[in-house]
Amino acid sequence: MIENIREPKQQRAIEKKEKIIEAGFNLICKNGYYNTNTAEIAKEAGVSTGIVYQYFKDKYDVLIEGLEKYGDDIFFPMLKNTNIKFDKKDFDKLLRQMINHYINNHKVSNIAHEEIMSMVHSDRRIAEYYYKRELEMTNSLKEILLNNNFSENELFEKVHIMLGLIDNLCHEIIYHKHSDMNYDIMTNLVIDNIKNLFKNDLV
Amino acid sequence: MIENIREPKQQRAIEKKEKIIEAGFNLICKNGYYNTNTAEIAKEAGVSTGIVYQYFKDKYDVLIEGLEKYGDDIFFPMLKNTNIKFDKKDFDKLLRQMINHYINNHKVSNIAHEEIMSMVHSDRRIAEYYYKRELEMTNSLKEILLNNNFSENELFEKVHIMLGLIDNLCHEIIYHKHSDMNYDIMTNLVIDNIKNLFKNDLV
Amino acid sequence: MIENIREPKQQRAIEKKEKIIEAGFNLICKNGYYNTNTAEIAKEAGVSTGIVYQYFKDKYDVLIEGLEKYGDDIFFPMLKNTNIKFDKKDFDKLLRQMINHYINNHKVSNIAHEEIMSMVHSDRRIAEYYYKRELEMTNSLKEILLNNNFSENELFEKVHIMLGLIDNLCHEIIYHKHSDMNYDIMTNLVIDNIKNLFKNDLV
Amino acid sequence: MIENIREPKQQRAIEKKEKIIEAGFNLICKNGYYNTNTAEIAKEAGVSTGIVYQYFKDKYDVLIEGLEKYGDDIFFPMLKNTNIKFDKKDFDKLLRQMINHYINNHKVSNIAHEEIMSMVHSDRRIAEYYYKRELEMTNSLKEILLNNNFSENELFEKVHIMLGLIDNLCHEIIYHKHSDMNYDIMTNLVIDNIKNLFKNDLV
DNA sequence: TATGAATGAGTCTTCATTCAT
DNA sequence: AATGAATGAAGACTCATTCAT
Repeated sequence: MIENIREPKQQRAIEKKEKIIEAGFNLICKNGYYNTNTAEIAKEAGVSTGIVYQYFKDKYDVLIEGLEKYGDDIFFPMLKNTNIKFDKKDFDKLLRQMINHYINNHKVSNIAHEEIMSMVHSDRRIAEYYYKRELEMTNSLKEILLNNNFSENELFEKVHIMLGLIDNLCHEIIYHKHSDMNYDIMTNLVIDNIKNLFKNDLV
Repeated sequence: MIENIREPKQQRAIEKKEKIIEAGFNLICKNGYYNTNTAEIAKEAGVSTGIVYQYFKDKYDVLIEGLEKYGDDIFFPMLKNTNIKFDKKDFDKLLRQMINHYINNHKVSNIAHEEIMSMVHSDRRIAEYYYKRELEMTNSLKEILLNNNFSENELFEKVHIMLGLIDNLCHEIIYHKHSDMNYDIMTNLVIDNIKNLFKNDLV
Repeated sequence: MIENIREPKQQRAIEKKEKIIEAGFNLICKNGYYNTNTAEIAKEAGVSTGIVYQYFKDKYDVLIEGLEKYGDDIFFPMLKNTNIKFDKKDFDKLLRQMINHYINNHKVSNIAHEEIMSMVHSDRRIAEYYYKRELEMTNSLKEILLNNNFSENELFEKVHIMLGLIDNLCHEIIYHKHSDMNYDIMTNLVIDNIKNLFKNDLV
Repeated sequence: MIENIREPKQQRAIEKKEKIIEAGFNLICKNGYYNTNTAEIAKEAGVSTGIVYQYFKDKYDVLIEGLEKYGDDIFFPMLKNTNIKFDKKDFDKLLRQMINHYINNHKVSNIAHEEIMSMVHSDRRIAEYYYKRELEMTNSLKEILLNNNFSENELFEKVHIMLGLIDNLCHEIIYHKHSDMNYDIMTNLVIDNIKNLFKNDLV
């Protein structure tokens, strides 16, 4: 068997590959991996079905590349631009920034998260990707906090809880699941709670 | 056309149906809905493929009935036995009970949660089931707290955050994702955080 | 293999067998052989599926026995009571009697005829039955006409055409295919035509 | 969901589609719709099973398209080329032409007629097709006769009887059911009979 | 006799992947 | 590089028939 997956060199070809990734990942996130077929992906990307197999080993590969390209936006939107110093009395503000960043960067439809998460369990490569990134983010946050004189004590656990709280809040806001939920109140409660987590650091 | 979904009357038949639900739901939760075929379900249940279609309309129906039977254990294990009065100074204890209950009742494999969650988005019936139960639990918890003189103020939001914290914690404990996580510390932090949420009620 | 098709002796058993034949043949004629399953037949007959296979070798056998029991009513309703002498000037009347007899004896739904006819080609036993009966009727009619001094000359052909004309007419009347067809006119035309066929015999 | 019924553009593809229709319709007519499976159709057409479903929605669609393509030859072979003027003394000749045309155009096996007719009852689309065409032919014949100064009086009924006579005759000739039938005699009798129907018009 | 639960071969249909052009 | 026609393995589901009770 010849390895005939081409890495496109020309600009037009590169764009074509991008198109396939984008179309494929969007469709998969919207409708699920098994409810998306390659014909649809090709059509949505404006290419022929055959070409998909010149840029990708198989359908699964489209998903993986999509995940690598867009995954951060779905799972770890607060990962970016966190290399910051902040005044402890602005911790509040930082949290609000992270939350807004998370919400604003949710590019892909609301199925994406669980759709991919469900694959984390059945699929080694996706699991690897996911846990690697999750750890990256946890560490990245730990780093920031350490750099700002937070105590290392129980920090891993605290960061994990903090991320869970933010994740939960943002999902609630993004997906509008409960009509009688007041998001301002919830946001304030979450921020207060995170501050409680780090009450020893914030004096 | 004959209505050929039989509701089994005899004991042996009932057991057979249970077997199919159990086998089917387990396989689906372990490997995913689309990676489980009816032949496997039948084999695992120790029956022929045909019989599956005498007790269930289709493969999807096996999932739904499995969800109805085992769903609470996966999603809402703390829902049961919550009709309790407690002393406010025992709130702590109550929370620990809920957490233990959650963890102990996780009967099905660890893929179940996300696998099903991924379907919540693409599938109306599963979504209905999920949101109905989620709301039930939130209300059930609100009720308990109100009965124990907690304030109605921002209660919906607080309960939601609280459930998110517990959910997150339990998943962490159940699935052992992070080897260097100290679960006792994390549990304590979560409980402290929940108490912070209700600090006005607990005086 | 033991030949275990039972010929029922007891009255209740005989009635049960009749019920199955009737139910089966009705359903098959109404919906077609392949759109009728044994479960439906059993249900319609008010028996269990298992019992069908004690009285019949297979589903096909139900059809055959139904055909033998009811086939004449569908295909050759004028076959009965034709052992008559008639005055040639009453030929007209005889024809009208045959036509009425045909129409009145059409017990089974209007799919029966073609449904069975379509099987005549693919199925030896049904074909045998059909052609045997058709010949019987043709000969029976020939006999009657010969007994009433019709000439043997071209008689076979004439009888065949005559039967075709009656068949066509009766189908038209029974199935109401064409709303703007005047059946009295058509009947008169057909009778006139048959008389034309035998104009030499009727002087 | 992608609309995946392709209307083939390329010559080769068109031929392939024709092949499938032909193979499918032949097999269905020979063995019956329910005794013909898609694998057989594909094999007979020299293609894979998959391709069938790129050109046809389902197995039934193959039948419908076959019917539309070959149906006229089976049911209404005299429909073609009837736009003629004739001398009343050549009515005889016209009838013989129609009969010959009918017989010569019977392309498909002798099961076709009843096989399809049996579906007319259970299937709306096929029934629609059949009755539409039957009416077309009746009207077409009426038109011809009116154009040749036949009286409108009882014309619909007469044409119907006439077509029945021809249909009956041709079936007899085509399918050789009765070995001792003299077809020349029968043909002459039928023609004489039709002329009797229109005796007032032919003076 | 009678029941109806159980079997499993058979069928339609889909779709990831390959291939001729 | 690109197309889209073609492949064929795999899966959901049906149903005639058998079997345990």
